[in-house]
Amino acid sequence: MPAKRTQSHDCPIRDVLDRVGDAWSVLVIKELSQAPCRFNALQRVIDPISPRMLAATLKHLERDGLVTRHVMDQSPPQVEYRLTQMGCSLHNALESLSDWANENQPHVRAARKTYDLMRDGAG
Amino acid sequence: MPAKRTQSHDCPIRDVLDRVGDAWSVLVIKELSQAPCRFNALQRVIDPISPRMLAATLKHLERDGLVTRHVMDQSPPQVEYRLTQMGCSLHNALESLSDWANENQPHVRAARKTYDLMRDGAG
DNA sequence: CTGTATCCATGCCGATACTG
DNA sequence: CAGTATCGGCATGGATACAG
Repeated sequence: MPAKRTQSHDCPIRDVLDRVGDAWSVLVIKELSQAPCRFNALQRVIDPISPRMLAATLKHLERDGLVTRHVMDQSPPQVEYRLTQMGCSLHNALESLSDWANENQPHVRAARKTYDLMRDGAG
Repeated sequence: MPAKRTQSHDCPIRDVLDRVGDAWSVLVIKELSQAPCRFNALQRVIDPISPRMLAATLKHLERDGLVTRHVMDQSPPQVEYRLTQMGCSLHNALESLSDWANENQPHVRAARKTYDLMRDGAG
């Protein structure tokens, strides 16, 4: 269950990607980086995520020490998730990727357009 | 074929991850960042990658303008793949992730161990 | 509210064989 | 050498119902 994926290839980047390369992890991290958040709130914000996947993602992140789970016993029950310091640092590291994306998205789009036209037009 | 995945959530990081979050892309990028390389050579280095996946990955990266494909006509035919400038810049951006991984891998491992013990021991 | 258990469709990807 | 076409197993993950 811990996720298997590529292993081998002692590439550290791949190691991170095995952790946050899935569809939802970074969205959760991004959200929690702004403020602690409860389960339902997360589900609403991230939107089309199913409870199953949100629970799995949070568990995964918690296991890796990136988020912590705080149960405030009261009724109705509330559970708050927070980014750990390490989670914060990961979020920071992801920022540079974010920056890259913001800078290069137009170029990538343009490249795709060209590529698709070539492929479409000239077989 | 362009890859669908998460879309929505105008998160730029997710956009990059849709591009390089798969198992092989970063390995190819990493390899090409050191030197241009031919198809077969790539396959040998990255090892357990099938021709199918390598071709798909390269095509994907080429489409996004991250690598270029150079055919040197001679026999036997040779095709060389190179990282574009944009590909290089992406590789640089990935470095910070790599750094993060190197710094935090021990902590992550420790966190996992603890988590698994808790879960195993105390149900 | 905070999850978990079950079922099932989808699609990814490895293996393989084949083409130019 | 540099790929493409086809097939099939298997994991991923959505929908849903339900439990504490």
